[in-house]
Amino acid sequence: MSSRKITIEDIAQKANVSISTVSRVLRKSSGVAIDKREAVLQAVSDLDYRPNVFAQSLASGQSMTIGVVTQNFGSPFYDGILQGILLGLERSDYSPLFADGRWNETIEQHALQTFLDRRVDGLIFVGGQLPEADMMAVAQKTPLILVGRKIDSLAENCIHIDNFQAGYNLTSYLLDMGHRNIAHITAHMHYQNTVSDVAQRYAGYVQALADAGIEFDPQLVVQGTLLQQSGALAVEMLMMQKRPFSAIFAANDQMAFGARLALYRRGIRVPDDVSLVGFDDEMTAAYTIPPLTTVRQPSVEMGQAAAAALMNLIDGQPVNLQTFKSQLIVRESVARLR
Amino acid sequence: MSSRKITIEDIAQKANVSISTVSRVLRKSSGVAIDKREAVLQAVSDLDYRPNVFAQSLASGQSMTIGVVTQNFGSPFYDGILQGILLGLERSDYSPLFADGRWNETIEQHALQTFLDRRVDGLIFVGGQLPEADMMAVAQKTPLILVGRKIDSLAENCIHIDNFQAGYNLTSYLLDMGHRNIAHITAHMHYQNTVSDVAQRYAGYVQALADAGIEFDPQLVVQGTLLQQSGALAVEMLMMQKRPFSAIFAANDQMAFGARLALYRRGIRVPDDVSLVGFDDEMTAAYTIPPLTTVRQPSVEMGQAAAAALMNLIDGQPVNLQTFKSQLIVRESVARLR
DNA sequence: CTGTTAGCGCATTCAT
DNA sequence: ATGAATGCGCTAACAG
Repeated sequence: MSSRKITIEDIAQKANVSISTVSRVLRKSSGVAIDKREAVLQAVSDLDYRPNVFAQSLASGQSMTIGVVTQNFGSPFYDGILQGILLGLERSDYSPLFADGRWNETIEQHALQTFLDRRVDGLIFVGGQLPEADMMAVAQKTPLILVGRKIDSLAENCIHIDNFQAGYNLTSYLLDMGHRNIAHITAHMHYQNTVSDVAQRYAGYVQALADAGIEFDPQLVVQGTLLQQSGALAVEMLMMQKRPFSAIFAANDQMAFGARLALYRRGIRVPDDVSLVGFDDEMTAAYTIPPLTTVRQPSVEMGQAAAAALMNLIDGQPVNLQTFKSQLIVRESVARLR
Repeated sequence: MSSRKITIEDIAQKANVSISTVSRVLRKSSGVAIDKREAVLQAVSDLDYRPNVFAQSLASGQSMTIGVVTQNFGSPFYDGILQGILLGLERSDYSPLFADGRWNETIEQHALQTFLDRRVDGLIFVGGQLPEADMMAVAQKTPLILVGRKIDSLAENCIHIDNFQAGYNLTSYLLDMGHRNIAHITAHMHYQNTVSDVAQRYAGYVQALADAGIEFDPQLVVQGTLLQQSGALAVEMLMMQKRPFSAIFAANDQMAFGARLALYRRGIRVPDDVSLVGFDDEMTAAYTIPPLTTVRQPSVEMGQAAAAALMNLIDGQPVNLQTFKSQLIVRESVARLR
């Protein structure tokens, strides 16, 4: 076997050119005589040359990496986004570094610092808790995109759907199906100054009721934690209050699944006795019993858009983020009320 | 604002030492006079110095990164592993690079090449399709750990559970519950030379039947694709054959969910008419109707172990991989047959 | 268009 | 124990 790593110099020698010429053709930069270019390329392939990224980075100041901070690996919606990011980056020369903030500000901060230390060329936050001020400071120094979180002062760097509209539409659908007493399972309404997604869904719910001339009843709104278990507890809470309802709008599928189980335990049939809708269209939503009516966020597409936008940002090009449209997925968990 | 990046030289100057001394205390290497050490540390914190990783890497040859090749972001089991890897790496100085092979050998190969080009200090494959020979070649050059895939010639680098045993136990449980006609939904049995996880579960199923003195009936075994939809199709196939059965063992939860839906559509009750078990204990398994009996693989722990093992490998220490034990999770989807 | 040269910031011998 | 010197491999002015 050969031993010494082959460098740009070996290529230069073999191709009878200077190292800068080699560097030029490799960097696809300005004009190089076609014959020399080919000689270089030939040598590169002959010697199976691999540029040393360390040296490249040191000399250029670019790491060709981007940092991705996620919050909960394993959540379908966020995973979809990650998938999209990976996809969007695949054809580029950037590689993603990952960290999981686990919805813990300290951990998230640490992850951010790590990425900054590694001189990532850009950052994508998928969700997140860091204070608005911190994010702005970061954005000042490093290209930054936020997915699944909206910060007003960074609006141009945020990718999201219109959660208010989605909540409104979902509630309207239930109203159309004849439901008048619609319970809502929501979750913590805000991190820091940021209004959370679920808060906006809640607002849409409230508005839809108002527009339908239905009086809002706070007894029908209970707060969970986005986890399945909390959906079950929420149902228990609703039952305890003895305030009748014919439909439940859970702010995410997970809680809807939990709610479904609690109803099942009490012998309440879905959708015969109570209709149920969720939010996110997780993979399993189509395979629960009964299949769940929900809202799909185009998470993969959003992730891809995030990657694309970030690369534009890095290149100093305009970003122009579209708002993504959510889609109502009608399945069998809702019955028409006569 | 200040402008120029501060370097090790600034520290040296401020602390009245040479750059090599600074480097020494930062690298925690051999003896440095305690007072000088403190002066350096002081200067570092005063100036908020951040080492330039590019220069470090170029000089040391280490990237302090590890490459993680996954296959399907969004699958609960694999995500658990990724979570574990992230966790295990969190306290180290290594940062993970991610790529998604999407069960496509070409893409996987490309991801591998990218990581190699980036001079990762180690690699973790979560699943994977690459030929055994390729993997061995890689292992020769770069520390390598495989999770969720077993390659005989690389046995010492593989982390997995005993899928045969798990399949055996699960089947035995059904037998104990009085079932004699147990259908099995499996999936493609092997990539390349490697026997897949599901194949081993299948082997466990076969053996358990044999040990119970029950004749194996190939009609009761159908092959899916690990996706939910295929579980539903598998049930259709079973029904078509009119070969009666009282229980279904699906090789993973996803297919079990699909099967569940198909049964529901036909008005077949679970577990009253047919018992159902899955494999993986996905998050939602506990919240389906009825909650699903399944097998839990300690995915997070396996991921952590992978990270730990890899770091040992990198340090040239012995790896000593334990085999992880799976756990039977009994829930309500199985009825006792009288 | 092309070659020469000077760093990029740090780790690491090698002396002292 | 510590400082000086060398080089890691490449990019980017700078000349020609």
